[in-house]
Amino acid sequence: MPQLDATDKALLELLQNDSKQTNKALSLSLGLSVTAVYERIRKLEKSGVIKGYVALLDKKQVNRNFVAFCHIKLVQHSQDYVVRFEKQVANLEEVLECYHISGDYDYILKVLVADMQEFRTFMVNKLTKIDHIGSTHSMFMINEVKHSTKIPVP
Amino acid sequence: MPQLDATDKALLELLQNDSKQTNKALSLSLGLSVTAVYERIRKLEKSGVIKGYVALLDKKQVNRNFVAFCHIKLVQHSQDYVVRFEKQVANLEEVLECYHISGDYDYILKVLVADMQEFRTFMVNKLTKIDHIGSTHSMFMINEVKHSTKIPVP
DNA sequence: ATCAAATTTAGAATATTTTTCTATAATATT
DNA sequence: AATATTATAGAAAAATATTCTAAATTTGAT
Repeated sequence: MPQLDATDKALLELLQNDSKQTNKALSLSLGLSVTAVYERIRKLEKSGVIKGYVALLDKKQVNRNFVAFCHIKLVQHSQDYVVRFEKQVANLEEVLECYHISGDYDYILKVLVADMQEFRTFMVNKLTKIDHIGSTHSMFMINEVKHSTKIPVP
Repeated sequence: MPQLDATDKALLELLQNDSKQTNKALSLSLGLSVTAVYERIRKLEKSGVIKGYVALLDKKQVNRNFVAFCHIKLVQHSQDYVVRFEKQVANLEEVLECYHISGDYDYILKVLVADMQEFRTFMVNKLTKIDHIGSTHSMFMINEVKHSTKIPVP
């Protein structure tokens, strides 16, 4: 694990806000030369601190504005069952996030589709076709208050 | 709302996977000229389909690997209370996502901190300091099965 | 504290990429 | 079918990323 100094942290914050800034712009923000910025970024990429760069889309504009949170309980919790379940869930493109969690349910999923009809189709044809699911409980997004990909760097 | 053809959709998928690809690389993938790719991207940016470009970090490497999901119920639901609550929550950097949802609770939050100690500090000093919170219920991530920012384009 | 090694930085040179420009081709409109 | 609009390609120009060299700074050991 690499040691991040204050400049690295500032740089990570800038790149998490906008990764399309030029190194010159970054160098001005940070008070460094272009090469210094370039080398720092390279290091952060190589060490895996920066996982990658992506474009973020507007859900509404691509007609995927229906968000559901599905809680799932498995019928059994043997290694095999868990591994198989997780693989199958990860393969569903509608499932953007899946976490194994503590509490009454085993998993929480964030599912993205166009509307309730599509969600129904997803449940019937995809999710509940997965083996070893005991029970599910879904909640639906009424409004998105905040959605950020920006991890605060300590 | 702009009409997206198959090429736009393919382009959006490519850019959601890796926004650092050059236009030449994209043009090869799509079988177009560099200029055609350039103009399409410009259009997608201007119309707001592409909201922006960001660097994605590795939670573990920046010591923010503790994820909590907090369900929150408000004591009242008047316009004023809701607006104030949402503003205050959105200002907390530990809260990466916040959704108003259907069901037993009003909101679900995704909170990112270093560890349980920090989570406790967050709850005591920040979250529960927010007005009008009735009750909360937290679940903790045991394992991240999937976490993608990629919206499937229909 | 002092020295040597390693790392970081800056500025210039080079390579690559983005952006603009012009002309042509495809698509839509009447 | 004729015209206007939009999309595309290729070349030229501008901007940017990357490499290189050398100087400066930091680090670690003595």
